[in-house]
Amino acid sequence: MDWKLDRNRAICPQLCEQICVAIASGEFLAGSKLPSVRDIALMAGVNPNTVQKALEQLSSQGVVYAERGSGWFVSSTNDDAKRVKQDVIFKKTQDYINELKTLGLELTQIKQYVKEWEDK
Amino acid sequence: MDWKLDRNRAICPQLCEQICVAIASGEFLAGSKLPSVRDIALMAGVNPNTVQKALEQLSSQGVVYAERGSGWFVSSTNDDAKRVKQDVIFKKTQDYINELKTLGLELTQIKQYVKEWEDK
DNA sequence: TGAATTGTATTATATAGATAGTACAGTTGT
DNA sequence: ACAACTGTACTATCTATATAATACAATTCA
Repeated sequence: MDWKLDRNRAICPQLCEQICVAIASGEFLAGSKLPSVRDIALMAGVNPNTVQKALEQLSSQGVVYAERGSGWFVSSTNDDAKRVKQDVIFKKTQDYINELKTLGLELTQIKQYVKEWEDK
Repeated sequence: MDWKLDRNRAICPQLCEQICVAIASGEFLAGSKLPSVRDIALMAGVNPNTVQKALEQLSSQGVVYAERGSGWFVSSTNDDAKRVKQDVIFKKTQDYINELKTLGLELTQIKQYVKEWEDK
């Protein structure tokens, strides 16, 4: 698990996203134990409080659950992780398209722009 | 000029974008005078300080210029406004694609996802 | 001339987000 | 039992952003 954090965006949702993706892809197996809050914080180079908050949010979405004193665990299936990941993709796309529309672009133009996109 | 502000994003860059787009599209004519800082603030429902900051940023990009005591004016051509608008579209697209890549998607998948997008 | 309008500057306040440090309580493993 | 780990809670601090309220200086205009 490598942590790619964009310091220009809020850290907490990025942690949620990346943990979620790792679970959805099977990198963190269903039912298995996650690294401790402090270890994740060390690896990701962020504050333990931020990790704790991210896990609590994922917990409220059914992706993980906590056992006090023992650790954080992936839920018995990764269905919720997959759903949350799809929701994130949907919302990012919706936000992106809406922002470009606010700049006066039509959906058709946006689609064309993305279609012609090449990595730079 | 109608101001569409998303309260979940920083106000200042949104003001920059919308003023820039209005200039690029000719809604604000090259060389003409903009509404006063206070009027824009009233219309957009934001703080005059935020408008001032946005105009100063656009000024540093050559889009507008100030005459103390007189007002803010659109530059003699809207070339800079058009350029800045294109830069904004480019950056938003780049950010969007990079964020989805961080979630493990390939450029091909992203293009396909956008291609199939329908407004909801 | 003088009032009104302009840009500009300053100080204070509020909020969200992240960090730092500490403490405590439950679990694990020797 | 005890040490070392867990999650959890709390307070404090820092930063960025936006707001609020003034104040002042330059221009405009009747």
